[in-house]
Amino acid sequence: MPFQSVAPKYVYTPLNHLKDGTVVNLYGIVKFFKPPYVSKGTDYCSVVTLVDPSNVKLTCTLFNGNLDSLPKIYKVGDIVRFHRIKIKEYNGQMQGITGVGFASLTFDGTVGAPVVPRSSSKVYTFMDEEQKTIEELRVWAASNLSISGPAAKLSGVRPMLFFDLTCQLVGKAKVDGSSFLLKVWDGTKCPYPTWKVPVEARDLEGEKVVLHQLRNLTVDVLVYDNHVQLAKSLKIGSFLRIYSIHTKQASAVDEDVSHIEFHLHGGTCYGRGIGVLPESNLDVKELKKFFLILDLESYLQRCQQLPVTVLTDHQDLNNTELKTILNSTAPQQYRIRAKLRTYKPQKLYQSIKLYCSKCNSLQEVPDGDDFDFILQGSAVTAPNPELHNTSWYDSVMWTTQDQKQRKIAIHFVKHDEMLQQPEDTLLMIEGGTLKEVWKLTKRFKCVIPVRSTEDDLELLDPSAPFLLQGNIKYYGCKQCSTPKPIKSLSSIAAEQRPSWEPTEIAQVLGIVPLQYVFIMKFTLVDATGALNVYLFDYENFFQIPASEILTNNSLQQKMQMTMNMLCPPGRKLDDLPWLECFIKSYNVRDAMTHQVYYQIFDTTVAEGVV
DNA sequence: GATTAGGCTTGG
Repeated sequence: MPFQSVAPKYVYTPLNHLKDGTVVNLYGIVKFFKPPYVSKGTDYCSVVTLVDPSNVKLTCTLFNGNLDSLPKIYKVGDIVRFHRIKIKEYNGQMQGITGVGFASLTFDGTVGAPVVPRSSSKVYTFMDEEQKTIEELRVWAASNLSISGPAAKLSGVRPMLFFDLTCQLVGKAKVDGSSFLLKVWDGTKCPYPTWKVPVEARDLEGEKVVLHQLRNLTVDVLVYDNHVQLAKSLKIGSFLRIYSIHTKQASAVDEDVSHIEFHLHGGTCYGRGIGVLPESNLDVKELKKFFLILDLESYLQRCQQLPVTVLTDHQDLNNTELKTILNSTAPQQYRIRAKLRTYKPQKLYQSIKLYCSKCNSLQEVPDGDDFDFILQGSAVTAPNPELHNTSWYDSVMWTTQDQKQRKIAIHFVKHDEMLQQPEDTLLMIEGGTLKEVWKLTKRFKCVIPVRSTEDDLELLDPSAPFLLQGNIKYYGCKQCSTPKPIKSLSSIAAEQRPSWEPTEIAQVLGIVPLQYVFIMKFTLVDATGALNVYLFDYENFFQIPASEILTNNSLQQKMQMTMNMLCPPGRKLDDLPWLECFIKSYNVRDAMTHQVYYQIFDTTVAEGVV
């Protein structure tokens, strides 16, 4: 009889036909996976959830003492072929588990990509028929599944997210028993200041020259617990995908260095883990291509040269050296390119002031105690019942139960003779405490603290806010305001759709409102000299409204981070970034003195470097 | 030869 080589004919079971206690062959598209990690037993473990055109899911728990014998899955959407997988019922659901003779092939799930199997065994069958199956599954997945993994480049990271990072390992170091440091890069620059984990120089593994050269492009990833063992075994220079990295924003505002931290927390939730990518991987090829064309010297220089602030206008102007500006008469306007050597105030919340655009005066933002004191003082005057329930507001009054027997009145302003929804309502309060006023601002659109006179309600002391909206207290200028009777408000209440804009409320009440501004002094330097320049900004420069910064922690952190980008702490002048600014000079004269001042205009913080 | 894990984020 002539020798015949017959490839075994495999039968593949759709995921909706799986039965407890069987051993089957199957195809599936990866919907979720945990890259192989060291289990608590003797093997590596990988958990893989598949789906197929029957729309049934199957979670498989795969074990093997040999890393290479587990499926080489790199991303959600990959397609796998499993041979001889055991099906068991667990918690009322079918579950796949490795058994004797388990073998797998993995394919890229992209429609049109070459169909190249990644095998977990040396010998396998793969023919035209299988090729066709893969292509059909790709097409089905493309139109029936939404697979967009959380990938990101370092240039695109934001604080507080989880994402998968494809990168190259540049350095590694032990930190302590439960954590390990990986220094990685992906060729792009993280726009935020990043955390540098302190380690002993002798513990840091990696090419010294490369580590130094890439010092501003690498980020420190701290991996914990179960990931430490695998991290230790990684080879410098290898390409990695770190799954579900967490970008954490350093929380302490008063810390002088706020930054982004990269953590790979312990455990394997959400597929947290580290995978080594082979050189043949498409994403790796992409990265290597990018690294190759990257002329590192000039690239690093360019990163250094790109300004961290940019002009919003006057692009056509040429730069002027600081020395020239210092030797010129005012007023004039200039475009400059300089470095921020230092700035004041260093405590950023101190940069917030109140500004009157009518009399040009500046003042400190009063603190809560001042307001509390004024409220206490006004609570002495009892609400006048004759002023309650008018044509344009409804009133309620009660007396507190404590021994103070304080009388509180709230007047709800009506619209069209009707009360509005709380979130649209303006109310006036008499006799409330600071805490009570704050509580009301949470529920109602506007709160105006008032007190009774004989014939109308009136605003409190001019140093108290005339209006509270959301988190913001609005103040009026003492010099410029001439308060009008409260009943002037009824004209807004009668409008078709009262918007309760603070400026409009101020106007009818005869108040000239103060505006929240950032005032800072920048000391800018270039090769020719140094110049003190004022920043006076409502929100254009930082892209943060000055009015919100005092009551918003995360905005304060954002501002601190921005300042750290413009003027990174602890750097030499050479390593400071460039700022591109538009400034104008102006004269300030009085009887005795004449001085030239400089102010930043039409300049904003750049979106991100690179 | 059994065990491992059996998806579902944030502490350091």
